Amino acid sequence: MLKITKKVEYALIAIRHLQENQDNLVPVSDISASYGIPKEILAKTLQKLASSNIIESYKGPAGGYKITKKVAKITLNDFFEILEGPTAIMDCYFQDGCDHLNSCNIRTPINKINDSIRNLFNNLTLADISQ
Amino acid sequence: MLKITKKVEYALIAIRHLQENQDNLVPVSDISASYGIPKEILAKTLQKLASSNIIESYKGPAGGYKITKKVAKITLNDFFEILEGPTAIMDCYFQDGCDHLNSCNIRTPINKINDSIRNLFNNLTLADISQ
DNA sequence: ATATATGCGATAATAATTGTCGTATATAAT
DNA sequence: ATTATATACGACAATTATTATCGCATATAT
Repeated sequence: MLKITKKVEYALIAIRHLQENQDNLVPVSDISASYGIPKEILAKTLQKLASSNIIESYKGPAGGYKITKKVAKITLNDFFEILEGPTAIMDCYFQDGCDHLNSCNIRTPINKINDSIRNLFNNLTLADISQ
Repeated sequence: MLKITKKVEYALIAIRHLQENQDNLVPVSDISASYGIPKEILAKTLQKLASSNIIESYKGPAGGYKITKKVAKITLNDFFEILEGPTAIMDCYFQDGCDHLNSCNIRTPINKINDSIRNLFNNLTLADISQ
């Protein structure tokens, strides 16, 4: 439990790679080959990051991805939520419709813990991944 | 991602219930009925907590579980690790044998983040669940 | 034109989680 | 002694989430 997904892992590796190659356009195939990441899944992940303007994409030969200037200011929480939706150790933090809600006796402490985790991720940026 | 499991959720609910009923022996069926938790899965979870001396078990009619005095001093991290093994957002924090290790470019920052999460859970105890 | 690259949806394969079943053992009460 | 109630424990089934693959479309540099 409490694991990050491969999708996020791959995305973090890619972000760091792009940060180290800011002067070049890097195609997906370069990154997937360098780190042994399945190409298609990485491609789709980077597409999502591009549509969120965290990276820029250029099509065609000699195309690829590059990071945007704002990338260093993106918090890990924002990054995670772009790829995986709301950060929550239990779904009831965001979602309603839990059958047990009326009898649930741990909602308040769970929410506090969740606040702490979100706070942790809100105080780290993608720049911290490159250190 | 970053979810706690139902097993842990059920265990936390049970611990809080037992804390609120410290004077009685509470059978599994009481807890499972009160919160709509499948009995067998809760039973096995409480057995694990009993074998770790976090709660005490008494067999036979009028038997059941009660918390031990040390329960308030058990950290959430210990609790999680009893039920789910090592707390780590990526397996490579504890395990070796990652194919990508030689080329991995995010190991250091991931480990720092993991330290932070473990630190968070090491500074909360089961007593904090009852507040 | 062609080769190379991203964009996107559908679906398959795998793994992890969650839940169920059966049986054994202990013990209080009758 | 017998019965009813409770924990102990292993094997297995069902469900869900994650991970990976496939096919086709679009853009563009050469």
